[in-house]
Amino acid sequence: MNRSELDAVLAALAEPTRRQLLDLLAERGEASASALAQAVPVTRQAVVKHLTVLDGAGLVAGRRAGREVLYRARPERLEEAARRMSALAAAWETRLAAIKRIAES
Amino acid sequence: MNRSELDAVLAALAEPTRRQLLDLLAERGEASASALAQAVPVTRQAVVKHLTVLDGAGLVAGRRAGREVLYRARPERLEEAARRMSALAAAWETRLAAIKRIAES
DNA sequence: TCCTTGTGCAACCCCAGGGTTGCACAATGT
DNA sequence: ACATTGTGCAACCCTGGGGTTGCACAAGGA
Repeated sequence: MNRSELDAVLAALAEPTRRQLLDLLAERGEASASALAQAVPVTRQAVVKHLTVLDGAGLVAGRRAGREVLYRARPERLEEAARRMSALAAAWETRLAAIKRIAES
Repeated sequence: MNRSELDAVLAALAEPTRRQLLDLLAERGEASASALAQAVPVTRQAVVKHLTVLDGAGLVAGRRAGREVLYRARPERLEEAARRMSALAAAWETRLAAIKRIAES
């Protein structure tokens, strides 16, 4: 996962509706856009757009099943993004600690 | 850190310019809005807005020093957000695993 | 005192993107 | 064959928010 992919993940997660969709998918395992639209206060088309964004970020994957497309959540990607953020935080911490040390000497 | 605070963190991090500002603060330890504006392709006012958002998310803190306001990054908050995301991913994983088990039986 | 420099505030521009409607097409049930 | 239901696509609306300019005020330095 490179920098621009992390960008995509963060941007995708910044939307409340999208996080709600992810929660729904985590609950149900799999669901179609139409099914999700019934559980969310927006139209199916809006849901499709969100799923497209989530797919672009790798947070969701879809597969055709007959005439419908079933989506599932991908926790691995979320976990990966979380690890990246944690690593970044750790890097900042050491850096800031070093700056503080120098300032005090 | 409650749900709406996590919302704020994610929304704040969704902006490339804001992440850049965080990186700069992590590098320098402390910096004023005007100083940051010289390292970034936007005006000081835009930087101030971003810093306000970051402050609202708890990712940054400012203190007055004479006539200028110095900001510093707060890695703890980032770390906290990362942990929350990781926990969420774990919850999804167990849930999806359970669904899969049921489906196969 | 005057000049410089950093803030704060307000009005404004502009567009990305979240949301909608409308319609055409595909797959399933009866 | 026909009605039903789920997708896909395109045009469109509209608000949020990133960015700007302009100006007034505060705090140091000469």
